[in-house]
Parts: sequence; C-alpha cells; structure tokens
Amino acid sequence: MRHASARSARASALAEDYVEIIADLLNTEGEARATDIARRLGVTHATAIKTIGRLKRDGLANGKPYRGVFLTEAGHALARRVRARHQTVVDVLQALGVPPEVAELDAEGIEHHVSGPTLAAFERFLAGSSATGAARIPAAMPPAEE
Amino acid sequence: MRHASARSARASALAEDYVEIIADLLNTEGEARATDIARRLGVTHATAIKTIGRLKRDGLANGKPYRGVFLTEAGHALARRVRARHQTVVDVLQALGVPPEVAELDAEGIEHHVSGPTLAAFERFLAGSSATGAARIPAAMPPAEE
DNA sequence: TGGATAGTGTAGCTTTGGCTACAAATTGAC
DNA sequence: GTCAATTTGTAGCCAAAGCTACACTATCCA
Ligand SMILES: [Mn+2]
Ligand SMILES: [Mn+2]
Ligand SMILES: [Mn+2]
Ligand SMILES: [Mn+2]
Repeated sequence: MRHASARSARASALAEDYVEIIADLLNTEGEARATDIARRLGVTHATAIKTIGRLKRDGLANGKPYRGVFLTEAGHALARRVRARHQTVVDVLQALGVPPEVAELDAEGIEHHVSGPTLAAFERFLAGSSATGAARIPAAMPPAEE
Repeated sequence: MRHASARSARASALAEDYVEIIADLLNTEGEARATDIARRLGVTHATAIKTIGRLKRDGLANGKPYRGVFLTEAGHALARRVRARHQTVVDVLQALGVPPEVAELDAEGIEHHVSGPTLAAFERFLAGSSATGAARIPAAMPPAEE
C-alpha cells in the first residue's frame, strides 16, 4: 500500500515535533512550559496541553500539574533521533541549493517522511560531498553536547 | 511560525494524493471509480467517497452519483503540478542514492512539503547532474503524453 | 427477465487536532 | 502577606479522516 506509510508517518509527525521542541526548551531554558511550546508551534495553549496529555498517555512525556513538561527515556530517545534527522534533512536541502530559511521551513515537514534507508543515503551523500570547505560532523553520530 | 507551513502542507496532502490518483485512473482506465481510488489508497470505499465529496465541495472534482469521478479544470491543473513534483522528488531521491522502491514510498509523503523554491533547486540539481548516462527529460516541463 | 455480484451511498461512531471561553493555580511585585 | 499578572487546566465546540454496518443501484449472465 503505497500511501499507507505516508499516512502513518503523518500520524507520528506531531508527536515528533513536540518532543523535539520540548527537548530543545529543556536544553536551552532548563524547563519546558506549555505556553512556550504552544508559542513555538503557533497553536493555542489549550491545544498544546491536550496534545501533551497524549504524549504522556503514550509514554513519551511526564510531569506533575503546573510543574512543566519532561521527557521519559523513550521521549529523550525519540528527541535525539528526530533532532539528528532534522539536521541531516536541512543539510541535504542546503547542499542541493535550497536557501537556508526555505530549507528550515520545508525540513520541518519533510523530516517526518524520511525513512531509515533514505536517511542513510542522505548521510552517505553528505559525507561524500564533504569536499566542501568546513569540517563536517557526521549527522548520524550523537552530537557532543547531548 | 516555523511549524505552521508544515501544518498547512499536511492539510492539503490528502487532496493532492486524491487528484493525482484520479488523474492517473482517468488516463489509464478511462474512468475513476471510488472503489479503485480506495484500493489504491488503502482505505475503505466509505472513506474515499466521503473525501471525494470534499473534493467536489472544494471545486476540484465533479461527477454524477453512480457515474464515477471526474476532475474540474482546477483539479486537472493541480494533478499536473502534483504529478510533475512527485517525479522530481523521486528523481532527486534516487540521484542521492535512495533505492527506487524506498524513493517511491518516501516521495509519497515528502512531495507535499516541497515548496516552490525547493522544487526549483531540485530541478536545477537534476539538470546539473545530467552527466549521468541516459538522456534526462527536464522534470519541470509538462510531460509529452499530457 | 431475473438474480447474483459488484459498486455506490448513507448513517453513525471514534480519534485527532484545532478553537474559544472560563476557571484555578502559581509567581512576582509591592 | 496580598493582589495582579501569568500560566495552567477544563469544558465544550467543530471539522477532518478513519472505520463498520447496512441499504440501494447497476451490471452481467444464465
Ligand atoms: Mn517537523
Ligand atoms: Mn524538526
Ligand atoms: Mn503523496
Ligand atoms: Mn504522489
């Protein structure tokens, strides 16, 4: 079923974006507040809180009422994978000549449809085209600051 | 709002897939029956019929009850754009080393998040890498059999 | 000319992901 | 310590996209 996999990728896209944002807020701000998550996503806080409830239900997040959101181990693992994949997609788009701002925008949607084999191909491509100036950190490796 | 554009692309993805499939069925079978559309998508016919109703509501499709589905001018125009973009995405993925079957699967989801500038970059990239063996038909040009 | 089969449509249900409006808790400034 | 502002949570609404179950129409063949 050619479209079924795209449909299931679409279904997990929202969860992936949430854990990515939560991990980022935890790293940079020390805490992830519902309001900040909502603002980053461009939705109302009510929507964010409801979706965060689903993340908790699905074992990706936890936290007590009025005390911010945290990630479970599963949530952290997902966030790491999502973050690395996001960067790889951005890098590939830019390597193909897509302007940086556009690459960032499009990657936000494309990333959720990049399967394992495709991601591997992307990384091989980037490694191969590293004739380009700056020293390249392999996108597949866990970033040092993790 | 970085995620808002991805969200709106997601919203139109289903309509794009439907018109693409309908156009394909009209071309190859001469008619587009709800059951065939449903089978291609991997959903039940009830779901397909309901979605086709939305396409009609939105001016992309038409047709009388029990008489198959047709595309409006807007629907045909959308189908043409979607088909060309689909092929470009598949070509780029394969050029990057993604196996053909995987490229086809992933493209089905990725295509809906490829913006105009990114598509243009893809086409420039393909035109540039046409050092590769077989004569390349520019993906941006309307295909001859249209 | 019937039926059987295949296709289409409708009804009713669920989940997701949005929203507004309002209520409750926390935090920060006096 | 109190009170205003911020943040969080809840309730109730909606549309989309899926499903099953059932009813209706068309088609095809004996
Ligand atoms: Mn994303
Ligand atoms: Mn992302
Ligand atoms: Mn598609
Ligand atoms: Mn497609």
